Amino acid sequence: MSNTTNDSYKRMLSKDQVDSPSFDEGSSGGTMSGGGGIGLKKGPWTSAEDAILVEYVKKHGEGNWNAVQKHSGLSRCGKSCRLRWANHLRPNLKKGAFTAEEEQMIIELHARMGNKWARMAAYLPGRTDNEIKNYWNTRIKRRQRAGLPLYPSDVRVRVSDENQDQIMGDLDSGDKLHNEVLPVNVCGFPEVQFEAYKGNTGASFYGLPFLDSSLSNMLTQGFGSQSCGFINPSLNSKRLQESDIFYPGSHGSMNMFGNFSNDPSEKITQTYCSSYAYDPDPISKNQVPYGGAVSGSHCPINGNYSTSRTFPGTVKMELPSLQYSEAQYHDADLDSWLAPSPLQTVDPYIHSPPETVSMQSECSSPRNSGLLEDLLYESVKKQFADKCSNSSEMTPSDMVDSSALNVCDPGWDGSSDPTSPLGCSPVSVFNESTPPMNGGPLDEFQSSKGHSGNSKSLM
DNA sequence: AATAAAATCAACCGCGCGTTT
DNA sequence: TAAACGCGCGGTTGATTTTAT
Repeated sequence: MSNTTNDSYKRMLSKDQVDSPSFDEGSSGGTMSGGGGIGLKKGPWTSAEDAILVEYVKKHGEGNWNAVQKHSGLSRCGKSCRLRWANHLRPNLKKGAFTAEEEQMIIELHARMGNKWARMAAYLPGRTDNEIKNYWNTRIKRRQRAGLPLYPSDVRVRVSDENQDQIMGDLDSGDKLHNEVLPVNVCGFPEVQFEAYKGNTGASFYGLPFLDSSLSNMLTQGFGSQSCGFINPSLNSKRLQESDIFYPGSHGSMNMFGNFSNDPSEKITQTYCSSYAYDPDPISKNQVPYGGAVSGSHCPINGNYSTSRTFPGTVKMELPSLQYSEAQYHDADLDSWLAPSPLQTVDPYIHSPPETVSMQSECSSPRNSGLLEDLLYESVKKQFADKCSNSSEMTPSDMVDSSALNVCDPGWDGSSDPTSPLGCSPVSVFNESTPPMNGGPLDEFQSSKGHSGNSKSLM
């Protein structure tokens, strides 16, 4: 681990702590808070503080952060301690630039989740939500400034394709689509090319089975939820202890991807299976009945599992930019497309230089948000038209070619673009089987899912 | 070399949710 | 049942570093 907490630690030390200002003096930018806690220090942490916190966590474990101040004498509020630990001090943190794979993963995740940084972080071992958030925000700024859209075309294609089944399912089942989330204007997502991947260390990353047989389930859930717009208020925010996420195997209850073992999964299973309205892919559904129907199945992260469908409730329209509210995607769904992470097998410390990601675009989005909503809208229209005309099955590339995406993005041709990361259709790329990978925590996750018909299965 | 602008990063804040009392 | 508490998340801010002029 060349790029772990130690690095951040060093950086910290070099940055603000070489002279180790006394934290009780609030020097070096630190101030004593007047509000929440009397005499609580704010601002940058010192190495001394870090040491205290680390020591405390070693002794007492994570959690109970408000007790840190009492027991360790640290003049920091619990919140601050938790944050410091989570973002900088906990073991196995990976620091440094995001790898190309991670960047792509973030984009994919963001396309599906929106600004769910913590959840995204769960898919990027060693990365923190804050890191991802910062990365994304910078990226957004950069792209905004350049007048570019946020998502690479391949992501658009995948998500669009994934959306089809669910959307039509909702239509078929009489669900009223969420008009309010379906924008009237449609604009495409000009292509972003990730040239770094061309010469990448293998195609493992692209083996992500975004479109594998169970993927449709994922989107089914996601957009089914979106269509309903309901959130299960009781299960909405079950949060996963970070230790559970990042220290797979150390807990019996959950591994990195939320291996629920007991009641939660049962509850979730019932919730999901009973509320399942439409499944374009019953086979995979059987294989992965959403969130733990399979014994020991893994729910990514936090038991946010059954945020939707079951309980009518408030419509959460919180995402400023994206597609899925919390209720609109499903961690279990993400299981469907999240293959064993290449991050587990590719040296995570070979970082790509920032310039390796080259973003190109010919068309800018009129707005910075709702891009996939646009996509969804167009998908709905298209699919609906197809259904009405009884047309034969579309390929994703067909869909894209004929979709309004291309109206706004005439130059896009992901399926034939020779400069495409893999020299073939992004869809096909993501459709391909995941190379067998062994050894990472995700393997356990993967294998336990028991996707019998899925080439990514490691069984 | 100096300055400004942009990018990056760390940390804080407010809010919401779940649990405990 | 309601209030208090603890925790985590996402948004935002401010400091620092890097890059461009």
